Amino acid sequence: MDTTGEVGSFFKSAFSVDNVIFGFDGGDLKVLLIQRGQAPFKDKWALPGDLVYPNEDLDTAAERVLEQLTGLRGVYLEQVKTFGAVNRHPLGRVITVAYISLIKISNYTVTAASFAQSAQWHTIDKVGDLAFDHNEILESCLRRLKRKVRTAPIGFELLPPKFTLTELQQLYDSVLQLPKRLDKRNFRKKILSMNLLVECPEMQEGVAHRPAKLYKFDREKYLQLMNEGFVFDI
Amino acid sequence: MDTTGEVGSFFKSAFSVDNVIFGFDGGDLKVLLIQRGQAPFKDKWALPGDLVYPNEDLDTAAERVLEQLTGLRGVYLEQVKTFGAVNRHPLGRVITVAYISLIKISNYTVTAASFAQSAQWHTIDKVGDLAFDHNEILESCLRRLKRKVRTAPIGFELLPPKFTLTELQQLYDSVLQLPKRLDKRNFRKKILSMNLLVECPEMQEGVAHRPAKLYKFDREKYLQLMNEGFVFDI
DNA sequence: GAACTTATTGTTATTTTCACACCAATTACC
DNA sequence: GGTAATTGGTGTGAAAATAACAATAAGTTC
Repeated sequence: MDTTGEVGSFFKSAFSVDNVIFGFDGGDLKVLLIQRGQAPFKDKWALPGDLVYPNEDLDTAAERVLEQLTGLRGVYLEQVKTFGAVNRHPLGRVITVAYISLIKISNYTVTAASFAQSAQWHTIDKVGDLAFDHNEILESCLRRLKRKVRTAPIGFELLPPKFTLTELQQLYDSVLQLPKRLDKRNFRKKILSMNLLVECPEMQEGVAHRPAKLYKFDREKYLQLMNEGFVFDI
Repeated sequence: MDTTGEVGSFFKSAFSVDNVIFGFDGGDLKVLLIQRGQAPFKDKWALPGDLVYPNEDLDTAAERVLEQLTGLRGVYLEQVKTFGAVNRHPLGRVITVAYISLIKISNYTVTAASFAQSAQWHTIDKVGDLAFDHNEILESCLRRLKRKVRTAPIGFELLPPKFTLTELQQLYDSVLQLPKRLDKRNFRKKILSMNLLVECPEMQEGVAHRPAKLYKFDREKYLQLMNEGFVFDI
């Protein structure tokens, strides 16, 4: 959220959106943060966000924030929770609607946005003190992600279109952070038995060991199964 | 939501809370609606709600709306989703934060609030056309309730402190509205095996058939089990 | 070709889920 | 006071899902 100046002088009350943008680099779950250039909380890391324009829907505002920062459109976006403590913003009454977005980290390039030079991926469990109530917002969104990734096929949003089963499992392991990692054989059996993955003809390349099969997520198939009452569950 | 007059004259943008108050009368899941006295949507049924005061937290506003209407305090309240379509309110830009509350219907008395004479319980699947986007809000909250009632022990909030297993099952049946009712024997086995219910010494009274045992929900026990990693699931 | 690294695959025991029917206790009515 | 009516309460077996577990295969590097 970056509301310096406007708040207090223009709105009696205002609403903003804040965007928890998740990415996965093959090892860790990451969140995209920006470093604030002005007071309040100058130099602190914060969630990207903005005031909602007078003629803008909430979802549209969240899409805009995401696109301005990453250049990406049409990505997964989900409203999570609204934060409205009276004093959460030092310059006035601003309630903020928190969104999760899930992007393929390789699609993101630092050069996409005007303020992108101050944006940076942070490993999820190494995020320090954030501006405003953004630590609380991040917590909420992470909890939501942990639940949702098990009950809807949204993990694929964080992976490239073609991925190996090991990559998929690593994704689940780093999102869920369970005391024990998932069992490799059981995980493969379960995910393949859903018939939501299609095998690609080509194989993984550029690795110094046996290359793995590549798979794609079959969204058509998922929608079809949904209609028949299928419930995704890992 | 009842914002006539203030909107447009006072706020450039405003936020409100709307409260989906659920109750259960032994047969059907119900929602408490009020009939609007003024334009817009005069005479239409609507969710109870109000603008959030400048120095009021969102949760506090939801509690206030609930208390003004029902006289009840300290009941279950959960934020669900925020609705912010540009034209959702005909008199100005108002985004609204939707809450669920669960109350014991027998605790509610029509006389509790000033505008209570226009409030009435409606069976959930006989709710007609509501004011604003309140049908959409109700849908969202009902979906949330259906999910949450299976994964957290919140069903008890809708029942009197002492209840029979049949009453509990009827509650689940009417909330979930599954194609088939739950199996009596399996339901009882499952709920009792959680060890969250304690048997009361007295029995059901005033029924023209074999009286059932009464049970209470043991909240202490639940919190203790939670800490040990127990997950409520029906 | 030997060492190294990751990919791939199946079995068994345990637990959970699901389907299913009869006797018990009380009231209402004759 | 007996009989009908109503709901309360209980157990078992089959099927499915879960969980625990290790050896071989296919590449790369040196």
